[in-house]
Amino acid sequence: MNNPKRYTITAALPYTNGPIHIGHLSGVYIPADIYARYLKLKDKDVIFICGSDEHGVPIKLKADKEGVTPKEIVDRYHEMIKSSFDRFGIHFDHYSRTTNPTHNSTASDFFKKLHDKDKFIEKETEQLYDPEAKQFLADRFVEGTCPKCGYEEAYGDQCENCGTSLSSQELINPKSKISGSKPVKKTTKHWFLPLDQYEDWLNEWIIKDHKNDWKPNVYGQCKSWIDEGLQPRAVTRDLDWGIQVPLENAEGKVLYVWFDAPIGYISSTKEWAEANNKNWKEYWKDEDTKLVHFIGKDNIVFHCIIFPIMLKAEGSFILPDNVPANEFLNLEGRKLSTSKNWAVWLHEYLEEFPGKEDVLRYVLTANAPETKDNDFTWKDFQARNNNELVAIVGNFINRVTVLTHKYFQGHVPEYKDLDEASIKALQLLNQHPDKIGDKIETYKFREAQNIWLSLARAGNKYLAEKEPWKSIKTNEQETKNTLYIALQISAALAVLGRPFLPITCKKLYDILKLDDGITWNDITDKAEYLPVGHGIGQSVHLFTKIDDKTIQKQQDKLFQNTDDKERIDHKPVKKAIDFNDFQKLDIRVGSILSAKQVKGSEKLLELKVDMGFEKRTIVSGMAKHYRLDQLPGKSVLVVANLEPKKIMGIKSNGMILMAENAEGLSLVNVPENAKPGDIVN
RNA sequence: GGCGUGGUAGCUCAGUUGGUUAGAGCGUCGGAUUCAUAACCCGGAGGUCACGAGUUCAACUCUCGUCCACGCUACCA
Repeated sequence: MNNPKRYTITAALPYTNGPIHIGHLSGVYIPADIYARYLKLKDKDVIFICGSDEHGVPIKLKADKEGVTPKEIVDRYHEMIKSSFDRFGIHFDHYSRTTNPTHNSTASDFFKKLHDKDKFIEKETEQLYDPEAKQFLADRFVEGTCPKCGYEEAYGDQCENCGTSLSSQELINPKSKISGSKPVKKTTKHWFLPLDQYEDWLNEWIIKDHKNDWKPNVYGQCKSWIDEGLQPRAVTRDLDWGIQVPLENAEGKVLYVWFDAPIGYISSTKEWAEANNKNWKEYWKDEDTKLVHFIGKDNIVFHCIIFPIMLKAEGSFILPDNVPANEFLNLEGRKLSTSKNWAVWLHEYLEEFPGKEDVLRYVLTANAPETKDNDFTWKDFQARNNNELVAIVGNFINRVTVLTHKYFQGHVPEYKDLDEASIKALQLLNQHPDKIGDKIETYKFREAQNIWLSLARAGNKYLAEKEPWKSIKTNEQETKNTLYIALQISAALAVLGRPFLPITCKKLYDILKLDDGITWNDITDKAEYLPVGHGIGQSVHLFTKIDDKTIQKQQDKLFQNTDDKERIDHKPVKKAIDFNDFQKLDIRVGSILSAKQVKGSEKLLELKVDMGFEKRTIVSGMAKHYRLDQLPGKSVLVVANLEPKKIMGIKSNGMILMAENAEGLSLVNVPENAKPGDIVN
């Protein structure tokens, strides 16, 4: 869309079950913030909207696990996320949350309107139901044995052990994670959005109309979905955490989190409009408004297919003009993982690198996963800080300010009869606003930032060619000309860098004593930003070097975190033994003849075991895991040469091998054809 | 398995509708310089453009196949 009257920019609502990490920042929030800041510097009418996404099953699960209410969970992370964005310089016009009343009514009304317009299909389906907790179970609330690999703690939607995706109905021995009881099948009614009815429209709107202006990864993914054929999708769930379905006979049903979340953009806008005396409808219903969603690639289907269908079905809303989704960021060669704690967390970075907010912004933009997955490494972070921010940008500014103070008492010198190199430098400078702006407007943020850096490079080169420290001895006017130009370049860097490095550029404005009102358009219109005679402030280093020790510390921390996590999962292997030690063991197959409880003991059973060559009495601590009647006839592995020992007054001759995990003990399986007395080695 | 995106110098990435010796930054090696946070500036080396076929006068660019990474999706004997 060319020359829109206003812009509505949204950034994916962070899901409030954890803090923000660098992946979120580089994929979504930094590009969105750059885009919004840029447009504001161009004096456009822009709102930048976000908020916390606080409903859905994972939050409910986490709350249950911690024994607190979902509200406590979302309050915790909402505050944390909001304040770290704030400190980091992601500047939303409004940051809301989906548990706010405005959102509740907005989402509820939206659903109702679609219902009234007959846009849904009502369908009854069979779902697993927990009779004890009296509620339907979302897939992730069900646990059981994976039919593929036999892993006993597979979730209803996916087995974490072998990775296959499942439906909760396929699980063997399903168990409710709420009450532990065995779920039963029960029918339940839900509302479906018939996505398939919009295929023709999507073909027109995306496949045809956005072939050239959407990013290949986004367009390709949409095409893939549409070509595969869309299915009606349930937009309600049986759950007690979310927005109530606003209909009769819908108790215990809420809007599916993916239905209510994008509506959060709208309700957040409403709150902003109310607080600022604006009309929210202009930002969502006026054809001259450009709507842009910044998201990660995991959200493409919702923002390009489902939400637009919702908006289309509702009828009065505009559609997104673009959805510049990014790919994923890796960390030191591995995928980011919250559960493995393989991440750089924003709130920790802010604590550990005070005053270096912009460094992270810069590096994440320079290395943003715009066209493919990318890798963040601490070494690269250090290199970009030291070689680009410190050496190119900071150094240039410092050179110019120091020279200006040294030769001209901190005032912008007057210029006369500029030579060719100086005129060229001015021309180059004047091209930069448009060059950078064009890249930002086409969502090429890394390139835009790089062009900005190249201006500082050009500045350094210009100084090297003009050598004002030499000319001052022979030709003062030449030195004046040179520093006049160099100062204009410095000012341009301050203005043009604002979308990328807002905190640093504020500092630079202060150093140059630039008027805060000087923005993007001023640079295009006139060549002079710092007039002759203008006094500048003292030089301050904009950036400082980051040493190897600091980087090493971060790398160590990362590996330390993962190690801790793995140590919980796996007990360390015991000290190595030699083969002779192993050979001393005599393990035999035995068969349990009878079992009885040891008097006065909860755990111990007294077993009679047929060893083939003799019958033995063995005391074993399996009473809590096996019933007495399960045991006779079972084959077991016995350490046959273990020194006999009296336990609770009974002489135990040997030990039965069992596997142990968090769930308890289980007998080691013995093949059916093994006979009592067989030797195991 | 199907679909999508990507696979270009040691590293991170550009490469416009197929057209002369494939580009940038970092790193590396050499030079120059001192205003500057040993920073800046100049120059050199470094690539069978994942692999294999094909179309073409000409292919990094188009077609087909293979391999790898990531994502989406489906699980049938």
